[in-house]
Amino acid sequence: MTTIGIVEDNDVLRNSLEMLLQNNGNYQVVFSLHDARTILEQTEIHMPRLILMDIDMPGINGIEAVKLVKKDFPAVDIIMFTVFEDDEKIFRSVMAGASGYLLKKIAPSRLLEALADFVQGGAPMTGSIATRVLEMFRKQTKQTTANFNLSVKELEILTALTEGKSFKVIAAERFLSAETIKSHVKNIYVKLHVHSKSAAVAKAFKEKII
Amino acid sequence: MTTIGIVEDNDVLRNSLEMLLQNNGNYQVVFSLHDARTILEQTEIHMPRLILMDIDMPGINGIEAVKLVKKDFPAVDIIMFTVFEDDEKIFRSVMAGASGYLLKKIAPSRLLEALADFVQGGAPMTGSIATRVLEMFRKQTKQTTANFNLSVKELEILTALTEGKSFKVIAAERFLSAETIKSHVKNIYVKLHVHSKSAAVAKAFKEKII
DNA sequence: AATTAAATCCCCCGAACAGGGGATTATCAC
DNA sequence: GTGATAATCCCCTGTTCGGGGGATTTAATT
Repeated sequence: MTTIGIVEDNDVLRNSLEMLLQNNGNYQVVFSLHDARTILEQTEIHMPRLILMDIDMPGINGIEAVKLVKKDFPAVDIIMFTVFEDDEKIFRSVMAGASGYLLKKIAPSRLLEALADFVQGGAPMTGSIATRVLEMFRKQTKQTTANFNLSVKELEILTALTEGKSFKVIAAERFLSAETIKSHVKNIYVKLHVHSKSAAVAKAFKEKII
Repeated sequence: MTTIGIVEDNDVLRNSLEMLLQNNGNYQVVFSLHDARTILEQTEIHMPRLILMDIDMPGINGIEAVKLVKKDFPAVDIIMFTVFEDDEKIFRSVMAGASGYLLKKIAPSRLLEALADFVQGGAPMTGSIATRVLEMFRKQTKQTTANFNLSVKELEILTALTEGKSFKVIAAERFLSAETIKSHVKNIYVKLHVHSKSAAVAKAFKEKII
């Protein structure tokens, strides 16, 4: 028996969900809320295995509710159940700590399948959501293509610059003259097309060179 | 009819896959390769809708093969089909451009389901893979908690610094005296516990303030 | 009414940096 | 063996920065 909580402001949908889950026999609905105001109390009392959470609700919205619950009860898993399939909502839900993301247009049988899958240790999400997550992941983690032909030594020095060190300090660390570091830095500037330490550091981060 | 290519070095498995897909009636296997050496030629000739790609293969490995195909034929979708479920392999596959990631331990019927789901526009992945992707996504995108109590103006100026601008330029841009900018920057240094432009810029990026 | 904080500006001084010019040595490619 | 490149160092000059003092105005908080 998997204990489950529901938070959904649409009464008709909430009751349907409750019936669907209860009748399935594998779930016990331990709370069923119209809004998220009492979510912390209810979670503390019933400690459900998972919570089905709507996003658009009066009062506290679903994403805020996820943050609240995850902060106090990180073991409770939350699955978003919503009509929104825009990247922004998905992104913020995942960041808030949601373990899954299902669209309301899902067929009841598929919903039960997805939940069963989740209890087995997987993240439930429709294919279209998974695609979006993959794409966001890809974008967020874009690697640099150009390395600006920096030599090994230049890269080391650039890294030292990103640690906020002065030429003098960098020179002392590797037993070189400050003038040597200065020469290297000049070359770095040419290669990166910048004209100052801070600009070089900024470019190093923006282009993910370091 | 969905055209599909298979790249898998295990002959028994490859033949089984071929039979499974052909017998289903919805797929036409247009090529079935033991390794990825001729993948570009085969893809060019047959232009399959999707490719099922093993990772561990003699010669070119599956992830490299994904990069090759995606570079020349970005429209062809590739689904990894592998025994590996470590984060590293998943991560590199997604980055290479794979549209899905299925584990070989999947049941044949589920495989057909996942592929059907994919053709409908979704990413096929088992729940456990989806969980991993979500977690990696969360980690990669960790936000900063502390904002170091920077005021709005200070944040603006810090952002300008990350563009490599000098005090003079920043001042000119907003019709202020360079001394004003200097004062603000002094305060920024105190709040960030740094003592130079480049260190401030570095901290701004590292702490994801900007 | 008094206090605080933010934003604006000013001066001084020494240190650090930017850009320009060099020089030498060593290694590697052609 | 000539040329190119990387790495090491030097000098000079002017600019920018960093840290230390200030000051005034405005808005908000108490």
